[in-house]
Amino acid sequence: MATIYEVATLAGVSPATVSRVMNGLRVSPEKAELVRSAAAKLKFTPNRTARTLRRQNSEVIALLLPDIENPYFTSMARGVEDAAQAAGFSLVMCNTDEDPSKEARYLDIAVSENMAGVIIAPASDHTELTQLLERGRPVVAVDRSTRYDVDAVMMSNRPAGRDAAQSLVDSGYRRIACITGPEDIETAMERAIGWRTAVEAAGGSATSDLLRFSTFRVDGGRAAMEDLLASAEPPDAVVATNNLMGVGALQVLTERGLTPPRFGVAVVGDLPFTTLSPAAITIVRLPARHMGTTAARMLLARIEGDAEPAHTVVLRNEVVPASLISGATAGR
Amino acid sequence: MATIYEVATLAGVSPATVSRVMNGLRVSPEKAELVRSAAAKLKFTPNRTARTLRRQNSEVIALLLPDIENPYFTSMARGVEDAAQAAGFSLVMCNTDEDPSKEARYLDIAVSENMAGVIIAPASDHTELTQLLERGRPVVAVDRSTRYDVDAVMMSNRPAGRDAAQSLVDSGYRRIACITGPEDIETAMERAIGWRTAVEAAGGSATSDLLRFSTFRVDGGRAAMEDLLASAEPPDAVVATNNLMGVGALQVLTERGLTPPRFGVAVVGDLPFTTLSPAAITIVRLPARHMGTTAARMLLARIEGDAEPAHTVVLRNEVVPASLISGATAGR
DNA sequence: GTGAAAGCGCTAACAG
DNA sequence: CTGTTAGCGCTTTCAC
Repeated sequence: MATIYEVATLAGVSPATVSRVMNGLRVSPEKAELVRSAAAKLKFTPNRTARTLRRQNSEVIALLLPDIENPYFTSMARGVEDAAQAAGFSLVMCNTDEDPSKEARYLDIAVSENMAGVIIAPASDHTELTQLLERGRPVVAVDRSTRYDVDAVMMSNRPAGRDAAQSLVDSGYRRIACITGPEDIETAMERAIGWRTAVEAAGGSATSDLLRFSTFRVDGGRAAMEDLLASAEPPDAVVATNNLMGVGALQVLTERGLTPPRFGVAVVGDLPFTTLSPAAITIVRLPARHMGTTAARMLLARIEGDAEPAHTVVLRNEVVPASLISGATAGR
Repeated sequence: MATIYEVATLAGVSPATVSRVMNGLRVSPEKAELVRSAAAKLKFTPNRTARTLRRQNSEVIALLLPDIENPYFTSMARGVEDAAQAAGFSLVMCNTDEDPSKEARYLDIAVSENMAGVIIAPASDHTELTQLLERGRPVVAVDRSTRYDVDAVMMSNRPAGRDAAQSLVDSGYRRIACITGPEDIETAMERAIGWRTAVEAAGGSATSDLLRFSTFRVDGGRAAMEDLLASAEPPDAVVATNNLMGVGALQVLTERGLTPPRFGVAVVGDLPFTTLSPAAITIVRLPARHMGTTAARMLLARIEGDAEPAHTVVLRNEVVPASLISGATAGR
């Protein structure tokens, strides 16, 4: 592992000159060439650890996600990555698994590795960002907000829940249930509130017997759906407030022959790998990838020194009503 | 950002003692307590960059994946993460996007960040691991092999392709096509060979007009399926050699009303987020998560100093024939 | 334009 | 058991 000193010796210059060449600072063309060929001969790769220690700043940004297995988040990750790469930053992803302690650990690493910035979908509303912020590291919250004054990119959660429920109302369903995520997760609550708003505005019932809290995963959706169907007065339609719960609910319904439109289904979030085609399902699309690129751009601007007051960007959802879905659009 | 020196001063000890306390080395209980409370007071977090520079070794391992949006790989990632966390290592994931240059960049980072080890599903068979290996960093290949003498964990690719095709043969299909990934990706070729073996053993035709190479993605599966259906003598069944291609193929078939079992479908890889239930599809399950934990354990052993000759573990697939699939099992 | 030298924060001999 | 000291490899004033 060649160091800058070995390159310097071989090139007959000082280490400082090697450093300058590696960083594109002004150096005489001859010496620059000398350095470059010496570096090539020694297969020299600058040691980022040393550089980071010296500069107090690395060129990698971290993305902390609560569930790496959820396509919603990986799609967002792609967005972040594209923007980061374009700006010369590398992206490392960490799975917090909705676990505040795992999350704290990764935040710690981000701090102590001097990472340039962090984009985080917080695992809880108690997420501790002080360390990062005190050290002047920019942070952008995605999907869920924090109690700090940092930039954020959110989905229009209430409208999304409302739109989902409204499309079911419009289709004539009478008892519209809602399956949502944990009560302490903002997106879960907000989308549920949207559901309630639409249902009540239509004169329907949005009482707690039609609302289920569960995990934001497939099994959570399954359990909640089964529970709803087993209730005294079962619903005739359901809003699932995230993609995976939607999948779980649909699985249960399909197993029981209650395929849409016999039973109304509206899902908040895309169903990227579904194989059902002209299905009678309403999808409220969430621009996850766009959320990623937006967040990355905001973070990069902060890294470049942008000192504007923090602001929150809310991304609008897009409704794809049941009738319009086709296999082709469900594909992407 | 407090340093070890400030903690030392506040505690009235030397920096070395602080370091010893932070690393669990033998220190008198009184001083240890002094240090601990000083550290707490200053909210001291050890600087990993400095530690890594000094130790020439960090406590994070890298996982390089060709497609972070593919559930097969994220499932593997979960496996790696579980094992890594259990051993006190943190995991950072990088998306190489099947792009050798992106991959090279992340490998470079792994080297120059002194990461403890790397698990990689190589983007190409020309992936350059020399730098890592020269520095003594352990590497484990997953899913695809490399031209280096490193540990590896593979799926039983030919058997998987063969089992998929065989199940279609057993169901009585006559013209069984195969949709597979890029020719330069090992898993794509191997599974296709497995398909050919089974089809030919059954006296069928496995000529190139029944074989399509495409990307290992949903759109790749769609394109290939459409192409096959448009051919002069269309097949009556198809083997998709990965999960996403399977989804794409199923979408096209569903759109055209050719739902299984009217058209035979066998997919290599799980369909985690599918909503079709008692579907007549054969799934050849690939233990992705298990692959992840196995690879992580092998890597960790190397990090601990294991110097055995490199070896390759091949994980056996599991066939779930069409008739047995139900919504319940498709769920997980 | 270029070199010498001082550190970034930590760990690991080496003494004591 | 504990302090002193010398770097890990790089960047960056500060002189020349």
